[in-house]
Amino acid sequence: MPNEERRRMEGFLDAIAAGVAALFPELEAADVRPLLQTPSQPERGDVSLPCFPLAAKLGKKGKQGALEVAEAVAAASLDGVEAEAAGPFVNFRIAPDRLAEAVLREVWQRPRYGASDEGRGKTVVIDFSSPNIAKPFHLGHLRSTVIGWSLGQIFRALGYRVVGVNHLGDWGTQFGFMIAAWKRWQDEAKQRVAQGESEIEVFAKLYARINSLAEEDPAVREEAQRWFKKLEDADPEAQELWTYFVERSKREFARIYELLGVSHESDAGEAFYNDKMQATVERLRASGLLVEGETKKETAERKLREARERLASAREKLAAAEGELAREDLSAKQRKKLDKRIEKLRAEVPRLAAQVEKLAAWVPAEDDGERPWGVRLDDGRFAILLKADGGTTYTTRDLTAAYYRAETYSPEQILYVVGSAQRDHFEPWFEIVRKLGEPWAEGLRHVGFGKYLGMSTRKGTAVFLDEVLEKARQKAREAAAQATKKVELSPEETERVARAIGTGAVKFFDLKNERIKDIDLGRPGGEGIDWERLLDLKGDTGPYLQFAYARLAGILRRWEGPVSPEAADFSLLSELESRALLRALAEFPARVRQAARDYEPSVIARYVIDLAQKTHAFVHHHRVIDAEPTEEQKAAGVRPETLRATRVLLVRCAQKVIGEALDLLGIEALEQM
RNA sequence: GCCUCCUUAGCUCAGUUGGAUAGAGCAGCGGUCUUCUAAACCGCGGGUCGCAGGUUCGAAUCCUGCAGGAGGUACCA
Repeated sequence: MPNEERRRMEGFLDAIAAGVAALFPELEAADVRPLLQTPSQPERGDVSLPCFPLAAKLGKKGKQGALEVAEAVAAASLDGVEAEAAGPFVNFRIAPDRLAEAVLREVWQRPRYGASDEGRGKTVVIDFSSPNIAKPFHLGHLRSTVIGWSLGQIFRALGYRVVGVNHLGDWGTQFGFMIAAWKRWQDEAKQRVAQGESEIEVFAKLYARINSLAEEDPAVREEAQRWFKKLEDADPEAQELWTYFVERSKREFARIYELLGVSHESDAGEAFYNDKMQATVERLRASGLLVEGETKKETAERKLREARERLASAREKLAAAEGELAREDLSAKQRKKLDKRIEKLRAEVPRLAAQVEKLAAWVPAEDDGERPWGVRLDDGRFAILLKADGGTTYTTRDLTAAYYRAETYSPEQILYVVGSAQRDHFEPWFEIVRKLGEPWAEGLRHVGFGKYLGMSTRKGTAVFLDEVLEKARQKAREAAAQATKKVELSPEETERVARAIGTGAVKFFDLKNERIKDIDLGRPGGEGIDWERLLDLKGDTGPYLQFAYARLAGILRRWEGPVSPEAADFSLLSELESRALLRALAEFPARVRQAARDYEPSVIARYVIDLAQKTHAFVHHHRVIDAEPTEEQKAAGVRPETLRATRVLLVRCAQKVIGEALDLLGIEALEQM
């Protein structure tokens, strides 16, 4: 039975569930199985079962019922499992050698312990990284890249076919600006490149420069728009420059992906869909969903009206609050609260007033009568798909890309690993796909993530990836020089390892927390970036994990005997540290599934930290290749070779799982460091 | 104004989807390297789980309200 081989650890849980269910005719194993959990305190045992829900199913009420059920369950006899009632809970303890054997045999036998075939025959498309051409790769892009890659690895492990797509930002008005900038300053730009500055940096500076120029001079903006129009009309010069920007940017991205160990199956960017947009528009038209929206003037007037209403309401509230404050019968607490409220409103009113003024200035004098086309959403919002000038929008392009991906890859899911700020961009067109009745609409997922705080392009505190990786490598080099070393590495190896550690530190920092959370790199009270936090090498970090792996590798290098379950005596793994490590190992497959279900690499990240902690604790407390049996063990006839072979097996299994988990995170495991 | 998300130790964060005495790392203090890598290990201190109600045998977890913070809010991607 291959299934039995595959799920030995889970076999215990199934057996416990079956054993418990067998005590009550009303229950089936499936009623019990989901209730089994890991006890909060390890001393309580390996598996625990709260009896309240069971009691409820059996028609017994309250705590008394739960106590009765717990008593009854504890009396059940299960092979290799001890049961003990603890109030309304039952704790199960698996015989130490059974637990060790089940876990280690499974880890040992399976090519990849965390892998499964539940995704066989299914495809997941993951849109990730997706940087913009002619803009440097900064920390913001790193998140999408690292999270997306990790999700891909996780789905691959579960047997899915994964199609990673780099939806490059290689189309749009930005190219009009780039071309305009190039036409102006190409001599200077070429010179800088000749002097060794990276092309993408030069591009980025040109882009920033032309943009600030356009802020002041509307003519520049029009010039850029003309260039983009030329590009759309296949003007040879515009096309040549576009190709140049795209090619050079791609070359730069390739270098970065190489550095990060990341790749895509497809790099069909925005421009790829240029000739496919019309079909989307036709499809929408045919569906009858496409309706006319407001003219620019109507929109501007509506926004102005809304802003005025907000201003009026804020003023009213302010007046009311001030009136309230004049009353005599207020407690100090109420007064303080009101003061705070008034303070806020006083700040709010001028802000709103300024907004009203700004909006008023934006209202066009004439209504051109041109209307965009779009879809009215369920909540009343309007998603524009065709601009008043006939152009398409980002939404149209994403819709087109989604159809292409659905038709080309027949995916079960399409994931968009894009910042949370764009949520309101994805949800509307997901809804449109549903309205169109496409069966694959349910597989569309926006996998959002928080942003890095404490840096901004405007303030010039934006951080480029190269800079971060270089700093990280430097830090790793310094740490290596200081650390207590017991391995000799050549200068080349030292350098390679320093890079892997630096990259590992940066990636892990990005992956370790829930993806939705923002990452604040600002210093507590001041300006600038807190590098120490990002580049830390101690504690919950990538290097900590890499070190755990390397430490085990070091032990295994020195072992000359066999590594196999046949050489082991599983009853020798009963120490606290061994059992903790075994239990951690047993969790891995479930964690991988959880990570996929929630699209959360952080589940793996936190798991492997826990595993590494238990690994470090084990090797710190117990010798492996020169282990000696205790007096007690000697008396029982335990030979040193057996003890050593047993621990070597445990070490090998721990190393394997740490390695697999690191692979799922996209972090390189190191044999030596 | 409306919508979405966040709030747990001094700091950064977990918390097995409603279970038992809420856990890690950093920072602080004190111990461990003649023994397989001390980038490690062991110990100590540190909590009104933002506030107030509600549901439940049981709430950090679910519901409602409030406060604070982040983001979005019609033709930029």
